Amino acid sequence: MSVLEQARGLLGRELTAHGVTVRITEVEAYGGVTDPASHAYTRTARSEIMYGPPWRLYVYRIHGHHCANIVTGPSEEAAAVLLRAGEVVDGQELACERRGEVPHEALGRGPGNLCRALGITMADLDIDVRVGPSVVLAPKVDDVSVSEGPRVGVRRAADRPWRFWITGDPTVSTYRRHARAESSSDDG
DNA sequence: CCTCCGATGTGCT
DNA sequence: GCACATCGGAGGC
Repeated sequence: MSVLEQARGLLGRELTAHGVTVRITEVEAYGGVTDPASHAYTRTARSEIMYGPPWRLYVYRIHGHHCANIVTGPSEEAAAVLLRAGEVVDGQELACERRGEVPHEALGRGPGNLCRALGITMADLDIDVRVGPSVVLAPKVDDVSVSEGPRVGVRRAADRPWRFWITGDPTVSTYRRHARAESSSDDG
């Protein structure tokens, strides 16, 4: 299964971490070695986890925030799916403590905010989300209507429509193009 | 050691 | 639309 199919398949599934459960509403696919926007495009100590087994959690920091991905494999591709937004369905009180006074639909909006609501930090790096214990992905239950578009804020390969979200969901973040975005025809 | 810079978030114009 | 807080990763020297 391709990383694009993996990304679509994560939508609507529930993810539980540190006392809060969200329904995943928005994701982005990162194609690894063939994707200039992926951290795995250059193989370094940080991106090494994406060359490992699937279903592990890749947590990284950017601008002082945490972002979480699920590694999808196969290992030679080093692909992963970034978790961009989720609707809080359990542990709302805890999520509010972590996020402060924001509207319900904004608690898990944006990859940094989602990790904050879920309490995900570097301590959760390399967790197998099928097993846990700190981060657990539930099996798929419902079919959802999926929309797609370009990924948010990436400079390279900015036109690849590799962002997927549940159509019409109020928790999905708004699209923002990188100020110096390159088109995907400039990929390599 | 130092510089650049980003898969961000927030606030202001 | 734009600025900037904020900080570790990555690479140049």
